Amino acid sequence: MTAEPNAAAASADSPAPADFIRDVVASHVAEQRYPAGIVTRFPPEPNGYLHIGHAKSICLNFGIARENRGRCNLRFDDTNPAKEDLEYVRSITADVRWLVAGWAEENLGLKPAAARPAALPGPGGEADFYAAPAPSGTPDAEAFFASDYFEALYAFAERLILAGRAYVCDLSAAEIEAHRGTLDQPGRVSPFRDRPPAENLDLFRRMRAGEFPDGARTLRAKIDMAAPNIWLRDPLLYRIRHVAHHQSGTAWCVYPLYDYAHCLSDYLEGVTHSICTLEFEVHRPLYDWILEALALPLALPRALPRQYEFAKLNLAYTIVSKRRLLQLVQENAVAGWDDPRMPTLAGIRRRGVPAAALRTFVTGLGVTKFDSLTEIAVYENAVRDALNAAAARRLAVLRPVKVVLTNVAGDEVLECRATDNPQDKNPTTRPVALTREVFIESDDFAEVPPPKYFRLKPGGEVRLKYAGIIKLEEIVKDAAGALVELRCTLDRTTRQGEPNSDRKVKGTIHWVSATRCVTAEVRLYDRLFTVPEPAAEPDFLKVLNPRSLEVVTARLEASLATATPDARFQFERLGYFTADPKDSAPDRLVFNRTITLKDTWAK
RNA sequence: UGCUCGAUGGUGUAAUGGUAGCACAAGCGACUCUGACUCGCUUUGUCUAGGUUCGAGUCCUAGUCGGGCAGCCA
Repeated sequence: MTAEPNAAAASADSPAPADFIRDVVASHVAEQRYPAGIVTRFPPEPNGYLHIGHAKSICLNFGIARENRGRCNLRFDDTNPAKEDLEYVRSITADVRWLVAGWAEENLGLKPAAARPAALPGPGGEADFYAAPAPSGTPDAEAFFASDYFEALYAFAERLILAGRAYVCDLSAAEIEAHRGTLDQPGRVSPFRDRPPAENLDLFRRMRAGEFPDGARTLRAKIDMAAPNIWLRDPLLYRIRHVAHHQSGTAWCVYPLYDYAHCLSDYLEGVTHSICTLEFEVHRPLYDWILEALALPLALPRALPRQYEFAKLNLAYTIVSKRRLLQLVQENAVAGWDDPRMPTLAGIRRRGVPAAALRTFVTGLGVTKFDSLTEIAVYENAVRDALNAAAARRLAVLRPVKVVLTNVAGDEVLECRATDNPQDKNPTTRPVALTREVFIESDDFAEVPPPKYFRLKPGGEVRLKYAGIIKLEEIVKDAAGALVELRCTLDRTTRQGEPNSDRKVKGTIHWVSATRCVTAEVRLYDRLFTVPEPAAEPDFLKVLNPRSLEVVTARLEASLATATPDARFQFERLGYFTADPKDSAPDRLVFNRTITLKDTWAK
């Protein structure tokens, strides 16, 4: 294959990958199959928060739009008001904008506020429709909604009835199930299957008018009750639901089902490539059937959308299922959808993971039809990699042990220069104060050290980073044998700028002045589950990690007192941390641990 | 027992009939004022059996194993 001529590979994210779907798009571009451009869509149902699995879909759909200078519509697939909620519309919108910001926001397809699809009369006077996107930069543009299309969808349904391709069925839910047959047994036709179109039309109009109770009748496609593909056995198109909708209010009491609404929503928006996950593979013939049965397009030459399926993300030690995530929230296993332990985009964001890290992670995975399980290490590597380059280094002690430098006076302040980020070409520095009393990490001291222990031990030396080398002279304990403090001497000739400053010692540890520091609550997060495949468990709530959250009171260098949630830090030798956007305040600092540093010694 | 999709190192993927490559993981080493980062080296792979071909991970046939599908959910 030759170079891609117009790929937007210039911008600084991960390079545009190749996969079987992008190959199809590329060939369509080459043959100019879609003169109006490439249009994809991301179609969440607002019945839960977006999670890391959705990130894969978002990056695929927006990535394809971006690489082809096309558009990816954000569309709420809101055809089941009973399960949906405005709060989810709000959170999903925010999450998509966050993931796409600075990367593909120009390809985000929105519609003008409150817009409905425009009616386009066909040659025979039939109504066709088109849902135009808002020009980029439209101030109050908003997401598309399938509920915007209820009127258009209804008009198409009447056409289907008139064409003898759909009928009103009076069978109950149980009867329909009984008539459907099984995987290896054909179904039986409904006694209402051959109702004349005029009667169907009358009944369907009365369904809409609210004359019948929930479940009394349905509109069904007339396809083939003996089809080996169950989704072709006269699938339901409309059901009666006397329930208010978060967008359309009480205007409707008949609501379209997914298979009917989705393909037509794609069509109305001019979507060219409708990309979904593997479980919809068997629905594709129905997707195509509906578009074909309506003989679309009626007005304006328009290429029909086509559906393509890929394998969704499965990540080890995590749950990627809105239903199960909702369960975690409802049963208070976590502190909400945006709990930093949750694999939701809101939780991941709050935990401190940059959007770019998520994007590199999911695009690096590739797109296939193979049902795989991705190791968590791949995700963690992407997070560390992004943070290593971006995060300012700071000194912080999570579990403090007091050290007294016996040869430093009580009122003495030795200023040290600490490097903000050694990864920078021209790293900046900041002052940190060394005083007589400091805290070190309890892990960095061992009275009885294991083999190859490089940290502080009886009679041993260690470097306090940026400050100088200290030697442990005395271990002070209380009457009960508990450690009170470590008494050390500072070798002043090893301070920065002093002649022995590059003297080698095996260990360098972090520290914080006991008198010039701030106290903070630090939340140490670990994986939420103890097994690689919690979803495969009979009860996934039984394999929750009891130690997924540990809260410590830490001491931080004074400069962290003004940290805001948009800043990412590396607490040296510990990991990456960020101020919690909900709970941290100047007078009560709260930090989240995004991820630890890799620790090859711990093994 | 129906239909449908899939199978490449430990994991995720690339190779579009022509040298099985990349990333992560793992192991060893170097460097180190972060046991991090970085760098070097190493281990490990085309599900099976036939066939087509000068040549097969790729094409064909059969098998094996795995996923998905029987909501008035999406």
